[in-house]
Amino acid sequence: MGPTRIGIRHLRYTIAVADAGGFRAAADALNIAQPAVSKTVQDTETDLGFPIFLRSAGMFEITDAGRVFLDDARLTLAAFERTIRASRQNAIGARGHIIVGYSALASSSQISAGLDIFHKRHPGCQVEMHVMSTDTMMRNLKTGEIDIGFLLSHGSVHDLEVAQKPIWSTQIGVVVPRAIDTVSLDMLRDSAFVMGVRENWRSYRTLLDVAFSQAGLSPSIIDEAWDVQVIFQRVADGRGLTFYPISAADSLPAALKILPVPDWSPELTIAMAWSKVVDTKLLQAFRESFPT
Amino acid sequence: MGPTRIGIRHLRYTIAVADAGGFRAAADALNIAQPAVSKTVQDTETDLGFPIFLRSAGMFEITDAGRVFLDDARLTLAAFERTIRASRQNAIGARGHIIVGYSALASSSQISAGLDIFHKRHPGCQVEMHVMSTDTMMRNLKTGEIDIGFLLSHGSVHDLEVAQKPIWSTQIGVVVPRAIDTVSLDMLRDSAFVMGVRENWRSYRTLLDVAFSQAGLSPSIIDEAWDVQVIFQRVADGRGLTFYPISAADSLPAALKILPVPDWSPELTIAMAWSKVVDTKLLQAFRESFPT
DNA sequence: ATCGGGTGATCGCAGTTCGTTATCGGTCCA
DNA sequence: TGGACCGATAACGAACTGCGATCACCCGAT
Repeated sequence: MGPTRIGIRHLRYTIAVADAGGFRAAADALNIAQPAVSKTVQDTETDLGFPIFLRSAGMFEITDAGRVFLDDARLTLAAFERTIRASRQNAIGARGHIIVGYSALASSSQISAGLDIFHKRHPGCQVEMHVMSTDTMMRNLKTGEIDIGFLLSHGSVHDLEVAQKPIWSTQIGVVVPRAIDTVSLDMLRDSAFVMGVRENWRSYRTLLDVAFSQAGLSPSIIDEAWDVQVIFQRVADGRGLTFYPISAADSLPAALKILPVPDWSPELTIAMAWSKVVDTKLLQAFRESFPT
Repeated sequence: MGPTRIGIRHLRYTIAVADAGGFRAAADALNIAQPAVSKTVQDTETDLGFPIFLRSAGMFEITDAGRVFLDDARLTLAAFERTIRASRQNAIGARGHIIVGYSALASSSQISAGLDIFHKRHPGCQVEMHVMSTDTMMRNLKTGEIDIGFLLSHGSVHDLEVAQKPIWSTQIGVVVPRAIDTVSLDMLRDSAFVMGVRENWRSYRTLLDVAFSQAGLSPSIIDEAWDVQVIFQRVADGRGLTFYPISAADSLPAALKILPVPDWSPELTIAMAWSKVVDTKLLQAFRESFPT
């Protein structure tokens, strides 16, 4: 069995097919023509010696062997891209590179304090921060696309391959235009709300659903948005109010403030998450920079 | 900064240049012409945005940034090659793949017992075994080319990034043709010996040197060979005797036997070694299959 | 039954990449 | 001052990788 003619491109395309759930869809996602994808995946399968996808009649499937290969390939591709990216950002030779995902809900002074501690201990190390939803974070932790995640700790967010450690808890408050000085549970009943769409804010929305029903609330949601910036913009425009963890008050735009609601104080816990499968000394040091 | 045009080839060539200590030497090692190497490394440097090698006047050097990149690149390349290799060997979809390096001196029933335990616990996992010298093993552990090593534990074999755990100790004996029944310290003074070359058997030879001088021996070495098979062949041919750990008696060819030397019993310890930097659950499970 | 709309595979062709040989300019050492 | 070494460059052929056009197939809706 000679040396492989497989390259990074083969991994990338094959993964894209698996993710997109089809060759044509993968080609679209990759912005190339479909035959190129077909050809590359065929070459990969020939080289490996077994089919990765079953594409007879109707829907297509991933073989067992293919699934194993894809798991490895994802990790490899992530490692590769990180190698390039870390070096490009950092032509001066810093040691180490960590990619962190965090929920918009998790921005807070605790995070920057931990980053400060870590930077003092490892001055040369690059830390790359990316905002993403809790669900995306779990997926990316498993594929190695991110090393550490700060996410909303929630019963529905658990995975055997991912370890979690709670970092802090905070109360949820109401985000209102700066002019407003007080809120009450009764006010909330009559108010309109702007919220993140469930696709992107699943855990948070689920958590709020529970908190609402416990208080006997069923707030009317008049607007949903994908990004937190858009939500805040709508609130500033007077379209409605929204809920946000009080610990993230610093990241509010100047036109808004956050108020606790008397007699209603749902809690939210932010946890640090990391893969149990891939771990390094550097990541360990990073985690230890964040006290529980 | 657009998407990289760097591929696995770029990593491979760049690493080869660093390892070979020059472009021409790398080209030879890769079995391609030198300009191809020059071009590829240049492309890599352009893409990354900084020089990896300094090749002005006379000797060439690796830049600091280049060293960082190379460290990452080695790990990435190892991950890539493992992904391909593991899938190729195993078209039926076993889960997991471990690459083990072991010294020829370490072949013994302890190793196979541990492998048996591990295979029972992880039936689907491929374990790939490669013979290599202790020094090579240390290098390969750091680059991720092997996951676990069984090596000759020796004071000169230590590295901050590599953890070690002694697995067993054994006495060193003399390998002789099957016809011989007894040996003595005096016999050794007058005998000729066949040994492994120091390049490949550095730790073992160092250990023997000490044991010789303690017994007041200075055996005449009439022949040196690279591989243990060749050494044994020479012994079987009657060229001379050699020393070998008694625990590895099973791996002797039928024409030879191993005898302890009365009043001279140097010990040798085999340790399991692994990288502290890259670790996984599977490797942990593997290690735990080998009792101390 | 047959016609669109979907899948992925195949074919032939172009641009790019990759490797080759030949050659150049440089340093080092005899 | 040659000669042996190094790495960079140039020109060219082969291979790779992309493209559009097309094919064969399955499906569901006329």
